[in-house]
Amino acid sequence: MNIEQHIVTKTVEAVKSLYSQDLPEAQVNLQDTRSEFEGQITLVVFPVVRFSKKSPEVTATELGEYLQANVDEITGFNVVKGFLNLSVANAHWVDLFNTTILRPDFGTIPANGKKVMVEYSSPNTNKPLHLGHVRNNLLGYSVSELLKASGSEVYKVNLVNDRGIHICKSMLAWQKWGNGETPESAGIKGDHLVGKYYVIFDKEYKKEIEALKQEGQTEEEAKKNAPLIKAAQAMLLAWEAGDDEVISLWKTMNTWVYDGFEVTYKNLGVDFDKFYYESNTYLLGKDTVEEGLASGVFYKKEDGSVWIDLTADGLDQKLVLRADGTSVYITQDLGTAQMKQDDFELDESIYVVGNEQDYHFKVLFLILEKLGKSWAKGLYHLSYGMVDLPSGKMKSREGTVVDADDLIAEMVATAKEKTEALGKVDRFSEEEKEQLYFNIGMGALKYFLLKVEPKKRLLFDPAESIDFQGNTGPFIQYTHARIKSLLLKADFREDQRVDNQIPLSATELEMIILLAKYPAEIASAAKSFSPASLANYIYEVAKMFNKFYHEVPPIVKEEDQQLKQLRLNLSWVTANILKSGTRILGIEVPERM
RNA sequence: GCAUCCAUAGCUCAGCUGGAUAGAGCAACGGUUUUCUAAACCGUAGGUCAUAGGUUCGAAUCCUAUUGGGUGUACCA
Repeated sequence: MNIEQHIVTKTVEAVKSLYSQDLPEAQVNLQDTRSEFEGQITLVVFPVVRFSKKSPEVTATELGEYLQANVDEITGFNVVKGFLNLSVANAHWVDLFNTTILRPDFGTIPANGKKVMVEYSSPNTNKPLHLGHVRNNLLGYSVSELLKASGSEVYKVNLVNDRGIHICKSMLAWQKWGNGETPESAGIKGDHLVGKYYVIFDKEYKKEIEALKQEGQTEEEAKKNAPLIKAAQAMLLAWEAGDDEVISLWKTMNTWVYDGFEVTYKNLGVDFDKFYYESNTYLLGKDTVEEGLASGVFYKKEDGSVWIDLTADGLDQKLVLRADGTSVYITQDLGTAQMKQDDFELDESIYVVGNEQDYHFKVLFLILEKLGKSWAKGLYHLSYGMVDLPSGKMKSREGTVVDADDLIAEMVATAKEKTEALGKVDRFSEEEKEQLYFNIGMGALKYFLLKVEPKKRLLFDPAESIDFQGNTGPFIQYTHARIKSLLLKADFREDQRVDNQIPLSATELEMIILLAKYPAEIASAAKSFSPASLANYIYEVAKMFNKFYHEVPPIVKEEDQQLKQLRLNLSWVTANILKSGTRILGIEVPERM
């Protein structure tokens, strides 16, 4: 039993013994003692006052005396207002360190038997990935890793939006103005090449709209009547009809895009267990609609369209099937949700999708619940905020989009520049250097994007490069490398335990308490789907180590073997936590830098 | 209009189910290297937690209203 739980139990006992009252455990409020006071664990006594019917100070003192007398580990206490600060014996902390934290499996959480799907990335195939997608990908990947670390079995899936009017636009523009250009002939990454034609389409389309407006049409009419958009719509129909030529072009261009995405995904370090393609799922969901009609959850209007009335739940009426019998977005998602469930028998299913779709998912989940799907309660929309530029939103048409590939290249280049300026890589081979620059650049980028709570908007200033100092990825990477170097120099052996009577400095004690929290941090970060909270914890650990490192005399030269071993053990655990913690964030920590 | 999310230091962000004097980083200023990697460490300065009420022994945190901003409200996806 850990010390906190023990104190809770004994506090309840104390209230019974001192005041003959039954104190619910939930009323026992423990927190870390603030560093300016003596002690490590603080009991907030205000909730107990109702039971003791005495002043906070008196209650705290009486509880303190009881706990000191009845809990072996507690060696003393002090009372500040309504706060009872408890001092726990050093020996207890050293024991905790030796028996729990130093175990090789520290930080691993046993399997919980839950099967969880995380759907993320889900790109359109008409243009390359940008910064918004980068946030999505990093978030989806690290949430998956987080859930794995907390004991779940995780399936990462990517639902690719490979069909529809958007890809037809690129195809059409390529047909008209492409002159047979290919990624090879143009020397352009496939996704960028297809994106180029998407932009051309848009430009030419706008010209046509202008021309029609000159002829007296309204903006709305012009948008509908422009020959290009009509041609794109015709192409979509041809695609749905299975027209050989269109399908062949579609396959070719999608292949270009996938080749391009593969490179970006590889650089981002993300992966998937399964791909779903909308070209395979877009007809899905009609069975579900039938099901809903049969059970009376849906109703049919005179024109044949199918609806659900959600006004009783504070939402709107929602169309689930068009009058002509074709699917809309939500029809498809109903079907896809069912398919995922049939494929994997999931306990939970996470959708990593931006917050502009909050309403859509609210509706989707509610409908599935109303259809009586038992698994609907396991669905969760991990909604994240947009990435803003100082000028506001990213807009592809205004050319203010931060391209993912460009950004990655810039981050690596900056990492190279900064590293070379520090002059620490003389003994690295060229290959090692490239690897290091890549890891540092991506570490800076990933940490920058992941340290912010998912649901918050995130500001990115392209003019100001991402920091490499302070609360950053490279700071954590540097701390890790530094520890590795220290362990190497000190001939560290990991199987040595020190005597629990060893004296601890304030920082060493604080470190043990912080390190001990790692498993709980993973669990709570996983529970709230928040890599950000884990990132902040890892930063605290790195910061704490640096403080410790500066305070103690050179460990390598320490003559007291017990003290030396203790400090090396602390360093070793810190490095392990930094490594496995950043691993969950998708960040690589180098052995030296 | 309705729905929903957000508002904390000059800037970017933390702040757990309400708990002590609201914390970091960057930027600014000052200091630390004959000592294990200075991408580090220590210090100074910087706040009416958007505003006004309310609940509470106690509110950045919960409730209400207001202000400002984002997003959504398609037989688009």
